[in-house]
Order: sequence, then structure tokens, then C-alpha cells
Amino acid sequence: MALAAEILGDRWTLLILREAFYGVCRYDDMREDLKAPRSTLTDRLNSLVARGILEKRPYQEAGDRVRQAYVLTQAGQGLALTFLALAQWGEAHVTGGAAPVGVVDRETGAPLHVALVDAEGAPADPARAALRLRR
Amino acid sequence: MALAAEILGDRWTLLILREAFYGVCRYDDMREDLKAPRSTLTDRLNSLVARGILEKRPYQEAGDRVRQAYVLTQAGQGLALTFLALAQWGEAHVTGGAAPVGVVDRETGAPLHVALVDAEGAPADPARAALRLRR
DNA sequence: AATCTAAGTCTGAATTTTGAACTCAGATAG
DNA sequence: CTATCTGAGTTCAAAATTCAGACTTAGATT
Repeated sequence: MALAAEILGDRWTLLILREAFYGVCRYDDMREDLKAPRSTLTDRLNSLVARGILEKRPYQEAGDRVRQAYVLTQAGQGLALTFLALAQWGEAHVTGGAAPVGVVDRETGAPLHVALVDAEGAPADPARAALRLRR
Repeated sequence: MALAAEILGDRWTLLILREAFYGVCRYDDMREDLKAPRSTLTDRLNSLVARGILEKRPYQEAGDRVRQAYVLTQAGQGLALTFLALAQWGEAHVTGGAAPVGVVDRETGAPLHVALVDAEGAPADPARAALRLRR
């Protein structure tokens, strides 16, 4: 987890990834949303690409020149659960219970949540969880 | 989630919280484990206390003077799922699948994992999840 | 030929982080 | 009682990072 901390332990990186999860993928759009300094944004995007979390994909809209899109890789998508858990936490503990957002199924709109489950999918109490070395 | 990013978006804060989850609660123990500069560690611990994530609790061991312990508050405990999800991600994507650690039930040792579930507890695909404003 | 725009690079000033040394208060040793 | 030790900080100057804002570049448009 030390490496995960190294990757995510940065104010802008977390926010950039949130943008990516929202589907924002262009440099200037992110810059506008986040109001991050250009040099810092460039730097963070490059590290995320170097780490294999984002991918720089050239694309071309009709009658326009080639642009760069930053999109989540498979590994980047894998962070979704972490972000959802974080959003859920913010909802419960930071905004004081008056939840402005919730996690839902994007098609049916049914409420979803992140939970700890055992091998059979039965819910488990997070307080019982421990990190163990595997053999 | 912007606030969550503000709180966690920091290299040391993430590592400090990991220590707290492992049960390390004394300043000097953390300093030794993390090799963080004293001033930075002091600063981060204070912000975490100010945010209500850690609590500074005086305690006294027999024949010793009073010490300070930094322990997770209820809100801090709430971050467990986020951390477990992050550990699970690191396991799957950073360490290249050769997982050194896993999440288990601390009493039975049964493997656990973080998952997205619907209202009935049935598993859902994280790719289907979206953040929505609540009415 | 001049202008526009997305996506940068460059620059010097402001802020944050760092390591090392110093402080302070209570416990314990001599 | 005086000296010493230790946990938990402060303080300080040097080094690294971040910032805002100006400049650059390569295609597309006027």
C-alpha cells in the first residue's frame, strides 16, 4: 500500500482521477474544472500515464486536428471501488450525513454501496477486517 | 469528495492513517516507521485531529508518565473500507498480481473482499456505478 | 498572411518540506 | 537534590515543490 500512497498521495492526483471518473479527459477541461496550474497538471498527468493509470490517446473530431485524450486504463478503472468507498465515507462523515450524492446503478438508478463481503458474498463488518500476509 | 481529497491528498496523511489502522498510535513509533520529519508529522497529526479523524487520548502506563495516543475516531474507522479497497487495488494492479497481503477476518482468518453491492446485498459491477445527486 | 486554439514549456517568486539541533516536563538513577 | 533519560514536540535555514502568468508550437480557420 506504500506504493498506492505514493501514487495517490497528492492533492491534484486525487482530483484529476475524479475528473477522469466523471469522464473529463481533456487537458484544458480539467484545467478549467480544477483550476490547477498548467505545469502541475502536466506533471501529474504524465506520472499517471507513466504509472499505467491513465492512457494518452490521440483522437480526432471531424474537421479538427488531432487531440490528446487522457482516459483510464484497466488499472485506472480498478480504482473505482476505492473512489466509491471514499465518496461514501465523505457522504457519511464529512458532509455530516446530509448526503448530496450517492452511488447508483447508471442504468437502473438503483442505489448501490460499497461493502465488505466474505467469499460467499455475505456482508462482513469492516471492524473485523485485517491485512494478512498470504502464503 | 473534494473535501475528502483535501484531507487525504497528502503523502504522509495516507501513510499515517495506515499506521493508525495497523494500531500504531504513538508519535515516536510512527516517526520511526515512516521516517517522516518531526515537524511534518506533528502538523499532519494535528490536522487529522482537527478534522475529527484521529483523537488524541492521554494514557498512562504503570510507573510511567502520561503519554499521548493517537487513535482513530468513529469517522476515522469509517475510512477502513476505503483503505481496504485501496489495498485490494494495489494488490491487483500495482504489485502485478503477486499479492503479498490480503484482507481476512481477523478472527476466523476467512478471506474477505470489498465489493459493490445493491440494496439486497447482491454483487454489482463497479463499471455500472455512477455518482448521482440525491433528491 | 493573420488569427485562433489545445496543449504544452518557461520563469521567477511564494510556499512547503526537510533534517538537524534545540526545548520541555515528568520519571528515574545516583 | 542534581543529573540524566525519553516522548513529544519547536525552531531554523536550506532544498524542493508549487504557483501564476507569459511565452511557444502546430494545425485549422478567416
